[in-house]
Amino acid sequence: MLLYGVSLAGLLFFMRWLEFRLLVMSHATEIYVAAIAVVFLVLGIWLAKQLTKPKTVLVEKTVYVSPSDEFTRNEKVLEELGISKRELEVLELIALGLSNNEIAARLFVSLNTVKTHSSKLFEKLDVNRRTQAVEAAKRLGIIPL
Amino acid sequence: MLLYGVSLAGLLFFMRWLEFRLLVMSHATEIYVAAIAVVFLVLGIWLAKQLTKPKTVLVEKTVYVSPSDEFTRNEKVLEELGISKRELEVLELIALGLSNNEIAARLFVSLNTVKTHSSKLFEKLDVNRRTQAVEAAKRLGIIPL
DNA sequence: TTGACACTCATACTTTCGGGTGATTTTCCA
DNA sequence: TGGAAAATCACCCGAAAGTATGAGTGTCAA
Repeated sequence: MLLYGVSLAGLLFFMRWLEFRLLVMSHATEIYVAAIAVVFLVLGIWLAKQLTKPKTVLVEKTVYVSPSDEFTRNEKVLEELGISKRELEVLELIALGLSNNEIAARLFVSLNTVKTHSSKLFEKLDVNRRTQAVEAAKRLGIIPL
Repeated sequence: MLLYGVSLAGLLFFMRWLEFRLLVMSHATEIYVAAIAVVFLVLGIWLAKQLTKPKTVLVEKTVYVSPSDEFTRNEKVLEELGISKRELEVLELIALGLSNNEIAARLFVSLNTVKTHSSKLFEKLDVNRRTQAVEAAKRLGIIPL
């Protein structure tokens, strides 16, 4: 069975080859020219690849990394000083230059609450004024520079 | 003379052309094949040039803008906003978290003078509070981040 | 020399900030 | 489930900050 299949395949292949020979005989010139063309085409491509320097385009991209981009809050300091989430929020808004009233409006709390938070904040940061608080917080890595 | 030269050159060219015709006649096949070869060689080179993608190498040049870098004041903005020397001094001290009284003491002027300077400063920076002034100034490159 | 501008200072007033104290509610963890 | 911590709010008071207005001085350039 296997032998039969193989022999059949071989026969078929042989017949194809004969057919091919005939084709070559009758169109000898065309085949020849085509072969020449293909060979030199490939040669041309190869030559080009060999001779031309590798086309490397150096794109220099200047990336400015500002400290604010890669700011990671210093949680340790926050914990050490015992600064709560809400106090931190107030601190951030203070750093943005908002007044206590504006902060109160933004956080949906009363002015007195904001004052309480900021007071405790100043105490923990060991400062007396909001501007100093911002300074200290930036220095300690609590808020972005 | 000129005419003589031109005609001589023409004659020479004509003889050359005749010679070339003869060559073509006698070696027609070789010439044809060579032409094919040359054409496809060139085509191959051209193809290779067209098809090879430029190898782009992206070189990222990272520039860290750290606070330690020396600060260059944006004089242009200063001039545009019409901020005077004294006002700038006050602004810097405000940014340090000093109170108006402390600023007055440091600059050897009265509290009222400091208030006047800061008021004009706020007006020029289009802000209402010292904290906002610091924010704006840092953003505009008037004082170091 | 005159006008523009920066710097200085003052008075009066309003608003905001900060400290102090106390209280209630909410959240969360042991 | 009780209590500590956080968050909320209130009232008072003085200090600081900011606004408005006016004015005196010095400098510098047109």
